[in-house]
Amino acid sequence: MVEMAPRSKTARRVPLSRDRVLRAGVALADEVGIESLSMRRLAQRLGVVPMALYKHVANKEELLDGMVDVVVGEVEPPVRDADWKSAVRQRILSARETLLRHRWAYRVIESRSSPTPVVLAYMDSMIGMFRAGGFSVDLTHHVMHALGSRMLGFTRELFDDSPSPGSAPAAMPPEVAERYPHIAEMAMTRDHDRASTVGAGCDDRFEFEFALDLLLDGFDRLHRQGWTSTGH
Amino acid sequence: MVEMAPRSKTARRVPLSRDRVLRAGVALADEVGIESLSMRRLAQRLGVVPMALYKHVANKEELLDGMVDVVVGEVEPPVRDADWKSAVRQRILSARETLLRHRWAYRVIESRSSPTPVVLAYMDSMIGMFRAGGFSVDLTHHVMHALGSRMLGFTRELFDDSPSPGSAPAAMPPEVAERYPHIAEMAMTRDHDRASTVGAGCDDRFEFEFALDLLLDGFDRLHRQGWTSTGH
DNA sequence: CAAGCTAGGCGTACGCCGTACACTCGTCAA
DNA sequence: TTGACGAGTGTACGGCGTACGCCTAGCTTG
Repeated sequence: MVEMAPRSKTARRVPLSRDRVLRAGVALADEVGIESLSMRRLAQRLGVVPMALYKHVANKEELLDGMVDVVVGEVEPPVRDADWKSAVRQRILSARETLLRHRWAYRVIESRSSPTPVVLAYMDSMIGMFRAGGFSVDLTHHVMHALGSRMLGFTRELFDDSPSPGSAPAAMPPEVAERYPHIAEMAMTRDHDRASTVGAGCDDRFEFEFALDLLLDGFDRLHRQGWTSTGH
Repeated sequence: MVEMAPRSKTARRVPLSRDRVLRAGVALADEVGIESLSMRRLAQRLGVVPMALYKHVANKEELLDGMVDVVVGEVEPPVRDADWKSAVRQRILSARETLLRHRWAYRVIESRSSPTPVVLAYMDSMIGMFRAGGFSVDLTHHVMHALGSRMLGFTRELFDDSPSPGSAPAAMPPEVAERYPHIAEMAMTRDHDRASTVGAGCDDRFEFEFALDLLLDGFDRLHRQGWTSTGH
């Protein structure tokens, strides 16, 4: 909002800069969602004409790349003096916190076809944590693949769970329950439990940690038994 | 191509139908990529004016939903008379094959905010496979979350690996290797091995199965020891 | 202080996109 | 014969990313 003041002729205007453009992009995406972020709208927010942005970013792609860098830069650095497992775990959960603050970010990260230097550095440091924990290069390689996007704190849940935004959980109509009996069973059981549980529906954080720990424990087991891809 | 023939006045034109529109959409996306699929282009391919499509799909969103349904419909049904683990494994690998034939599909699936009936049915049957294997409703629920998009045959690899399309693997320049030492180490090791390995770089299928089996084995272990979320 | 360079912001314009809305026209039932 | 109906058409609108050229404030340099 403060950006939009139609600056008077006397007041020196704050000059644009790549950094200011990127941060404004992040803020705007946080507010209105990534699908409503357009060069024109961002320019308007900065009190500037659309083409002015192109002096600071080459095009929209580069804007998005830069915005991802800003977000990834917010992830906490690895904790020191911890075993690999808790260090990795902690960092990934920090990444998750960050991505929860910028809910559009995972979509943008997914849509990029090659990583930016900031993301490369993040991955490099993540690899380093496994190597420092004694993992072989080979095992680390597969481990990184297995983590996939989870290493940045998100998983594709296939669909955002939110059944209907705003409305109550809304009991499943009988004809739907009939067509998808197993989903219905699961939904009913979840609703049952909810009386004795805090929060509604699924606990996203619990699910995330459930899968993460399953993987980390698996890595641990392979590592301890000296797994190699050649030695079956 | 055959669609574009400027049909003569005598030849009866093949009427459009929702199914024909969806299949043409899938074919066009296969050919030119999802980002180049526009209503106008699809209409042109079908030898029809853009607005004609709107008699068969409500809007572009619904077109994409329908295209996903066509693709998911190509996944093989579960094999019969197999233990849960190999049945699930086989089905997921079949889904993977399908998604490899339609490389744009996972992006579209990810971008949808709520599942179509076809996808719901797929998920329902997947849940059924775990239930038939003796999994509790509760464990199955977490298991489904842990699988996430992997249940449809894809994982977010963060970035498509292809280092530079077309060109040779291109040795990493020294200044890059210096900045990302762990990535460099991994890349070098991989290149070493390649002489004694079929295929180039990473074996995507191997990586996919590595992570999938790690999860399935984890599920198996939890199941056999009677895991419950309450009983820690 | 004058001359001229430069970089940042401006204005216009182009070709795409999705799609609202009103139309034509062939088919078929009554 | 007529009337309704539904598939395909034509036009138009507002939004998008961005190429290209211009303007001008402020700095460098003699």
